[in-house]
Amino acid sequence: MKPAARPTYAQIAEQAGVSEATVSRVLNGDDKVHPDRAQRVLEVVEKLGYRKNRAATALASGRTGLIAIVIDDDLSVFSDPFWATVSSGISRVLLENELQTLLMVAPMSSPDSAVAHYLEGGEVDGVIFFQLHKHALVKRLAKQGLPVVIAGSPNSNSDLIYADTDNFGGGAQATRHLLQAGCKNIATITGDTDASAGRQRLEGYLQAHREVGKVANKALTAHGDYSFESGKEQMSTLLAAHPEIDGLFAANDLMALGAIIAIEESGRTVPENVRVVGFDDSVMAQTSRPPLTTIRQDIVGLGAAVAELMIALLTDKEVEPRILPTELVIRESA
Amino acid sequence: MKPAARPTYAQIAEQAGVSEATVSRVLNGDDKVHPDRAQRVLEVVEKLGYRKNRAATALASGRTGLIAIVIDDDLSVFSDPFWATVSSGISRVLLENELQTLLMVAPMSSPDSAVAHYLEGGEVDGVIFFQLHKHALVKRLAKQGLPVVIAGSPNSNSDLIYADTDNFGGGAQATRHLLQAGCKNIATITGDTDASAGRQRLEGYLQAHREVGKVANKALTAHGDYSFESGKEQMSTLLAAHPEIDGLFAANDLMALGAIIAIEESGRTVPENVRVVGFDDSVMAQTSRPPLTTIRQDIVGLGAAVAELMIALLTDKEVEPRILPTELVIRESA
DNA sequence: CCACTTTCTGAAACCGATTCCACTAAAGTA
DNA sequence: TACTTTAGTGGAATCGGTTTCAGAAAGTGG
Repeated sequence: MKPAARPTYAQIAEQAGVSEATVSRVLNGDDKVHPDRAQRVLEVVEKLGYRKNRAATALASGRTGLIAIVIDDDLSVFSDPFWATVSSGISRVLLENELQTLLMVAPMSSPDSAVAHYLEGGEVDGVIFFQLHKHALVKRLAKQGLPVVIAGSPNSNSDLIYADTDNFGGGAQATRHLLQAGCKNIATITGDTDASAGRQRLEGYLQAHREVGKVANKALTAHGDYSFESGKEQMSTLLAAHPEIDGLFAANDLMALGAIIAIEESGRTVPENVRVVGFDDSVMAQTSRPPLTTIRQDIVGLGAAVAELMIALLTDKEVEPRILPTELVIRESA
Repeated sequence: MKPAARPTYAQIAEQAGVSEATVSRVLNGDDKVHPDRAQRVLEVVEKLGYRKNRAATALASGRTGLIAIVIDDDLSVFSDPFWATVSSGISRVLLENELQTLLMVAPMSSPDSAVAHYLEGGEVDGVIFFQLHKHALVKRLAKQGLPVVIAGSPNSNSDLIYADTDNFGGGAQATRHLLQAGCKNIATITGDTDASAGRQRLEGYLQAHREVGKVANKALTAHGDYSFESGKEQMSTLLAAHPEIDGLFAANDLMALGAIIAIEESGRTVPENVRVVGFDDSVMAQTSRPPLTTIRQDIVGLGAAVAELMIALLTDKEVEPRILPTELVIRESA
């Protein structure tokens, strides 16, 4: 009925016969409080169903219990479930650690946006960025001592903490599979090689060739932008110039699907004439025809890893970047 | 270099030669303050680049400036970009209104979960639920006077405020398109008809038949669960029992794609023998073969609408549920 | 010119925790 | 026994705004 005024330290202190200071000590686990009194306090807390007022805690301690996830508006939040899945993984782990997830979707064009002000205003205990490493803001925040974790890996060797899928390993895995299937002329369509994910997948492709004593033919590397269209276009160009192509590693599923269209339009079939491997294991990989052989990433796991890194940072633990393994999922396209 | 202690009311008050109370009045737009002094205060605020401390504001006013988005863990956050897109739309609009978005992804099985406690603890100014209307928690919160908005429409005619796509209209649009193309025996594969979206799409399908003086053959309605697999299975069953089928309205794209597989496996082709229309206009609709004719929803717009409803609730404005129009996107499958 | 509103203002209490600091009592040291 | 530590505690200040309330200043009416 009535909003049932929530209990405060005052009431707990009174009922337990101790001071508010002691209540605070007990509830924050910290200091040494006599076990008996601690016990008494905990009982009262339990009885009253007490829960701290977050705002008061934040004001007094300076810690807000909020972790921001910053997503650039331009990112493909709209078509690609990837980031959403990572976010849900993050949110779940943070929740288990009594931290709340603040979702900020905004254009990050200027380093002086409202979001930037907000983050610099000490309103959050930490910030998780998706992919945005080159951004000046990221470095500025990190330099200010605010815990920052990147989902995806940084371009340069900065000191930023990050978690990412093993893009290099995945690229190699995919390419090895094609090589083992007997492909002699394996092409690749890269994603944005300005970003590390794209570059690393390409590196993996090159590495797999090296492992078997070959050198990948540079002419068989085309650059896409992760879109369906770009996959289709690049593949059709590649095939025209190099009809001998018998395998393709595309840096994501969407481009792989586009490429398959191009391959079939050229009168060839998948996988008989050209074997195709994608990357991501998105829904489309399962629903396409033929179903796509691809590299699966543990996306929820990536989110969890990011959250764990953040928590470690907050508790001043030793922290090292984390790389998550990938898995080859064999379907019909290769 | 130094953390540059943020300015407080104390400093503003001093520099502007007024009291803190006056500063507060000016900054909250409320009371009547003499224009001259207000002007002075604003100048100082501007000069110092002052920004309110959120925790202090929350503690003193009881308003946190946080809106929670609660997503049930079970929901298909993982494969379907739908909810992510809605969230981003919400977040953007809230941000523009100086509200922050709290993302809570958690199993909502019990109405007494940690999340429930949190929401009832007065730590947020409002809650947005995705789809979860039947849940007791939703009603409890609403009854407690906490502003609640639903993304998606409620099952029963509760008083809950919501925004949703015009599922009924979309279903009718899709079916009309098939009828106009000359289909005589149009089947439909529904989604979860326990949820309103699924039911309404089915209603639309029936309505379109009525409009042209026909009655949809009940035997041509099959029930799926929005998954690719269910689309495939249901379609293959339908075709076996009713080879005369020449059109299909699937309640989402994924099932439509599954159905197409079944259709082709039965030796028929799309759209020559069976025309297929999906719902959602997801990425898959564009990349599938043949590209899928489908019903597009304005997902970002839905998010924005939800956010606007929340803001209206917070400002005690008149609020009515919002239904967003759909659009027929004609591709090759019908 | 005086009583009476209306408009503005600042002092101070308050929101609910955290934390510094002084202080007591018990324990350890010589 | 006298004296220094150490563990445990509570009082009170503090975080940075919001809001109540009493009263000063300015405006009205007669």
